[in-house]
Amino acid sequence: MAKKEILKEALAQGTEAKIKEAARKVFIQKGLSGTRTRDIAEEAGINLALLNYYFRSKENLFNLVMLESMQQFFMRLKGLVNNEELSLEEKVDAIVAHYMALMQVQPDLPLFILSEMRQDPGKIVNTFQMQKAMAQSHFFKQIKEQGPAKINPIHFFMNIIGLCVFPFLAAPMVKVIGGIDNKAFDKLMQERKKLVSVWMKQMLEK
Amino acid sequence: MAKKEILKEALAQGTEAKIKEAARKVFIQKGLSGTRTRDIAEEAGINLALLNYYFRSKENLFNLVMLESMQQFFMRLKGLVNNEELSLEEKVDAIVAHYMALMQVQPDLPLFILSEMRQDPGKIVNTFQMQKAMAQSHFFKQIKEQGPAKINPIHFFMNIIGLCVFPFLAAPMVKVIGGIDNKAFDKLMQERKKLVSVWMKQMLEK
DNA sequence: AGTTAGTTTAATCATTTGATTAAAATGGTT
DNA sequence: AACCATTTTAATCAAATGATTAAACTAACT
Repeated sequence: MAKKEILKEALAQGTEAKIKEAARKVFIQKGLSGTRTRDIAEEAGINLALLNYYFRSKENLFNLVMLESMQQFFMRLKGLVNNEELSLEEKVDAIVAHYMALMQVQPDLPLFILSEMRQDPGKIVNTFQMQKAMAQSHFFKQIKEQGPAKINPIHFFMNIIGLCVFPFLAAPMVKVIGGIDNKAFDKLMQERKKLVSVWMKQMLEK
Repeated sequence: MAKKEILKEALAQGTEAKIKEAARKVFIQKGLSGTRTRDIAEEAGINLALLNYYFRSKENLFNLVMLESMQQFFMRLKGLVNNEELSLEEKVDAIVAHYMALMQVQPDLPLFILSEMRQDPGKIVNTFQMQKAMAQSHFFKQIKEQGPAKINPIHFFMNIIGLCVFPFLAAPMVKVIGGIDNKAFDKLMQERKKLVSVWMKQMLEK
């Protein structure tokens, strides 16, 4: 019996994962209300009913995708801001490096998260106790201990995430306004990695 | 006959404007796919059919709202970046002041624009010939003429808009993570006005 | 080979939703 | 008051969409 269970799951995981992957792709691209379950089924190459067989409902599947997206976006941050081995400058570099790398792989993750968060504020972020993790973080302590600049840690935090993430939120706009194609945009983001670190450190000086 | 036309429009403008206002509110809050025409009708306090009587279709109405939103977001910028009376520092101050003030009135305008722009990239922004307006702007010239920093004008542009706008894009997240309420958030944004100007000027030095 | 648990499909349902239609209401003009 | 163009409404349509059902299929175990 146990064997049977295992085998069943081995088979199921194939399509189950395939559906979830398709769902992630479509949801992140079109959002909850813009996504039709048939889109996901087609993207996964399966029948519509299978989606409901594995995940019971569209909302259910969406919640899974959203949870994993939030984790992907915040998980690493939690570790970085509480790493007491790193100086403030090193943390800045690490956070910038992490988010710029993440954006290279998942450029439309932040717009997805921010869009859907507006519809259902609060409920989502709380899951990870981000409030405590950030407010009491080593990172925030270090910023407060900083020289005469005395920048509010919340401003500093918004700036570091914003400078990394905003260009990807606004990518279509930036490409049109800047008159550049995808390749030039990528190059721009490459050189930006170092720049954000520099700018953030300037905010601490003076 | 002419009188009749005027009176008819006077009457119509009342409800027509009422519908458009309701549409703006609902569309900006829920996006195109998240909005039902019945939501708009209810918000406007009118019958569903009236919406189609005045605007023919949901898409039509949406396009109007989107056009006006884009204008609201970009119109003023065009004048500011090409004002040859202003020094670079003064332009920075003016742009920051303008966008921070705009965000105070329309905090969820940028998320609306960026979300919907992803679904239909290019088509929208081109309308205003933003590419030419920006690339050949006095603003960009001034940045290029700047000292040894030689910051890419596109980076500088992304930064000034991003630093102003990102906190409002991420407002729900910021409130939760920062553990602050709406009032404290507003206060944070008040003090941010001056700070963004300072940070932007630091990017030009050195 | 037959049985059984688990998986997949085609067909269908019920609701939602954008849009239309025909009738009623409104208000100015004659 | 009767008439007319415009506006507004209630009722309805057709398509889209999330979900369910019953039947067909698959593969392990006997």
